[in-house]
Amino acid sequence: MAFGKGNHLHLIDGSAFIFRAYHALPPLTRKSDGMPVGAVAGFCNLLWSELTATRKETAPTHLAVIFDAGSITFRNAIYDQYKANRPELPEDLRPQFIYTRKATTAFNVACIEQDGYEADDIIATFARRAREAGGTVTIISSDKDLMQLVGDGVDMLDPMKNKRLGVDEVIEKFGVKPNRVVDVQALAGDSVDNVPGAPGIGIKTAALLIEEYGDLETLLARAGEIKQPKRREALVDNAELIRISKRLVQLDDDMPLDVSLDALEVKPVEAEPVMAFLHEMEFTTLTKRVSERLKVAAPVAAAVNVPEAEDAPQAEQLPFDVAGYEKIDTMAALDRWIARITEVGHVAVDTETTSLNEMLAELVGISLCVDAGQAAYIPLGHKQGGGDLFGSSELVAGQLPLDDVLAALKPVLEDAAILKIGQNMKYDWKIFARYGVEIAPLDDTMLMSSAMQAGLNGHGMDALSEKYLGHTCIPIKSLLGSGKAQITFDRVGIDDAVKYAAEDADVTLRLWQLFKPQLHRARVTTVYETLERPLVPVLARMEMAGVQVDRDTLSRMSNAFAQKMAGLEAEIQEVAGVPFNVGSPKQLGEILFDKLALPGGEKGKTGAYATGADVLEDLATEHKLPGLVLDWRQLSKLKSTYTDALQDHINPDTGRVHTSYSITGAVTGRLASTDPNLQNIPIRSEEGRRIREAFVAPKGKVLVSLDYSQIELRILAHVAEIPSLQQAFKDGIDIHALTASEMFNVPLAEMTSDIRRRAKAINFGVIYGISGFGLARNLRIPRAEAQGFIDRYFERFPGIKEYMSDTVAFAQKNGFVQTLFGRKIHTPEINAKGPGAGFAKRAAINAPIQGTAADVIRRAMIRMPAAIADLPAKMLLQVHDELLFEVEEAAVEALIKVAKDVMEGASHPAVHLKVPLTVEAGVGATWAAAH
DNA sequence: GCTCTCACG
DNA sequence: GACGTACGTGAGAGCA
Repeated sequence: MAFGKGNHLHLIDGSAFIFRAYHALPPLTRKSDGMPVGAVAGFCNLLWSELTATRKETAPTHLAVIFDAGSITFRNAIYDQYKANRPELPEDLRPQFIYTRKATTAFNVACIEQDGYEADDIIATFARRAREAGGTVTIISSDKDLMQLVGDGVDMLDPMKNKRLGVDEVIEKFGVKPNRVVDVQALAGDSVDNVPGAPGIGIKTAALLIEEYGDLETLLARAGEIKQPKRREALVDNAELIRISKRLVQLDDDMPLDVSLDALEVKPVEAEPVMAFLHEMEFTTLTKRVSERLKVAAPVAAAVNVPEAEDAPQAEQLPFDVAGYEKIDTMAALDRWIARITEVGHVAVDTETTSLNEMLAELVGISLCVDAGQAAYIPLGHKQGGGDLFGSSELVAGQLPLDDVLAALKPVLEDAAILKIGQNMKYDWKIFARYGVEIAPLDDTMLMSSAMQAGLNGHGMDALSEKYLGHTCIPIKSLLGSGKAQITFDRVGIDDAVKYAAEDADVTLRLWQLFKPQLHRARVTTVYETLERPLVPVLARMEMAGVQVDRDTLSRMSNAFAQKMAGLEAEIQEVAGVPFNVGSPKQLGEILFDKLALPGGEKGKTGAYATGADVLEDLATEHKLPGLVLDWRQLSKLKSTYTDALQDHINPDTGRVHTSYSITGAVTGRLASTDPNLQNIPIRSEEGRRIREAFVAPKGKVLVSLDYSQIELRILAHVAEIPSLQQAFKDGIDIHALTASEMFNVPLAEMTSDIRRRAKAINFGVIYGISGFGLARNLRIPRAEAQGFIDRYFERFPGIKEYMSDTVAFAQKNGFVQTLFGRKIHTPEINAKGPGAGFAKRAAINAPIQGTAADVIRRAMIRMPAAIADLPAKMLLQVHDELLFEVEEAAVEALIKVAKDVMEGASHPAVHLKVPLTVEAGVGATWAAAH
């Protein structure tokens, strides 16, 4: 029988059900594998109570659950900022969406969604059709956006309050009848959905205006008549925006929808599928309830297999066997592999090259793995030699031509439908990029491990293989040897190379299979997907860009340092009375404390005297020698580490210095820079700072440095909830002076630099997990005095102490701490006895602050390439709270504006800090000048 | 390969 | 009551 008069249609707003269920319930997980199921459970309960509700007068004859298919709809084409403010989905919610669909089907209810349209549009369309056919409609939702549909046979039902919403309730809410609701919404806008509306006009005013003028178009046409100047301007100036807003809130009740009303007829719940689903979800209570109602036996709960440790389960292992490894030396074999990769949709990839330096390395071979235990190696650049000192430049016969293989693999490596899996993918990404291939999309087992296990273990492949697969990888040294006799991979015999390289791909694939489901369980999917993985191409491009370093400047400095050092050395020998190696702390200690018998010599664990800068500074008042050594040391450091070593890092092809950033180098989430380290180029001393003059921009370009001001202290003010510090940051007040003023009761106007310096030391101390001893040493004051400062600080800012003890307690309970963005840093030593616990406590206090700052700049970096794509500018370096750009002179201002916005807004929309983040800009021909 | 020292945030 | 402490890194030089 066709839908018509006497029929009653119930439309359930599925997405609203899900969110409601998610927020109403604790984060339940499925016992057997830890999959989050809280929202699914709540959804099923809501759905079940709808199905069994006893509202006789409105019992449905037809029923459907309507879902949102995705986040992009036709409204995004009308207004690209639509719903742009939406916070990111909780990571344990997204994977549950699919199960809410399955649940709906299992309960034998029609499950409807359509790409490009919101659930609300589908509801509007069904409602209109049902009315036209002569039936009535109840929308199960309390969403105000659906209220425009109410009236004339359509009503709403708030499922939580079990309250009917009719025309009267809509008028109560919007001040107008349902048919004018969209006009009011268009004027008032909606901050949640980011519908602009008219500024300064809310629902009340909007309703008043619509009441007076009848409808929106009339109102806009006669806006000039409005007496209140502000309202008049708001409407006149924003007429177009208001019209756009109306198109955003107006539901489409005539969208293409090829499901007939008849298909929605209520069907009895069938026991078998629903019991199977509930059993699969392991919902014991609901299973029981449903089985009782349907008068069927509940399935017996199978013994669930709970893994031992949430974070480190052991996978069932297939043995490693070289018999499963294949050499690819024909195009036919390669084509077979490509077919298999395309069929499965993912592949583990690894490259073998001649060097660890990606900018110099040449491709020697590629390994692939699709199914655990079966991997292949494509030798491409193996050469004769080994025994021969020089080897031969001739390729070993039987290898496929590099160009042919790359041409065949490029479509696979760049195919959006094929996931490329690697261990430390940034390396392989750069290698392939140099051969014209840009890998995407990708997964990286090293980054997965880091997201889950930061602070617990390393993330190198050999360590991961041992830990998770119980398999010891073939050591690379067994192929290359070590020391002087070390060879490069292109000199390794192909048979050995196959075993080694194929194993790498095999291990990587197995790790990926193991890690993928664990990410969810450890609640770090969002961290991995938004803070780790997207960094790979961003950093790869920065590293490949490099920074121009002027060799002559460095070389001149080296010479000057060498001369000065020679002079100092002679003077030191003379003062010491004996010749000795100034660079040897051991010899220096013996001279200072034995020969010259200076006071305070302390021997460390190894029995050597400590001769660090702090010790020598204290001794400088006693004798001439320590001061001279300090001067010599400074020059020696500058020369060896910077002016000499940097020259060796200038790439002969590009003339630039290409560092390598380690994404997993620091447990807190900071990057680390190696080969060379460009994150510790001198700046604090005047002499050292000049080294930055060697970092230059090419002709016609300049360097722009953008750095976050006091980012860690701002984050501290936010997380520890210190209102006075938050306000100070909002007002742009000197934060150290303010701290000093609060602590020592000195008015800001009378602040001295010494008092401010002490407050600054305390502020930093807090970030590091302050101790009386540490502060005393830093400020060179008695320990009791330092402790007094700290006590007073905690008195003035009680939130800080609370933050510190809460953080330590959290770490002790959970074994990790978290950043505001959810990054986990494990603290395995936190419950240890002895001094280790002290270290762990301070690290636990520091990690959320340092880590959150690291997350913020990561987010900025990830968004930066798209933001500056139209500018002649490149992001070159990151130094923890600073980004360095190279930009054409004409575009400096444009770059600063865009990049500054990205950096200052980097926490949004995931986190809304209670303090502003501010970024300071510097421009110059050299890095020194850009500061 | 380990230790010390020192450069940075 | 002593222990030993500011947090996070990487690199060069000396020394065994």
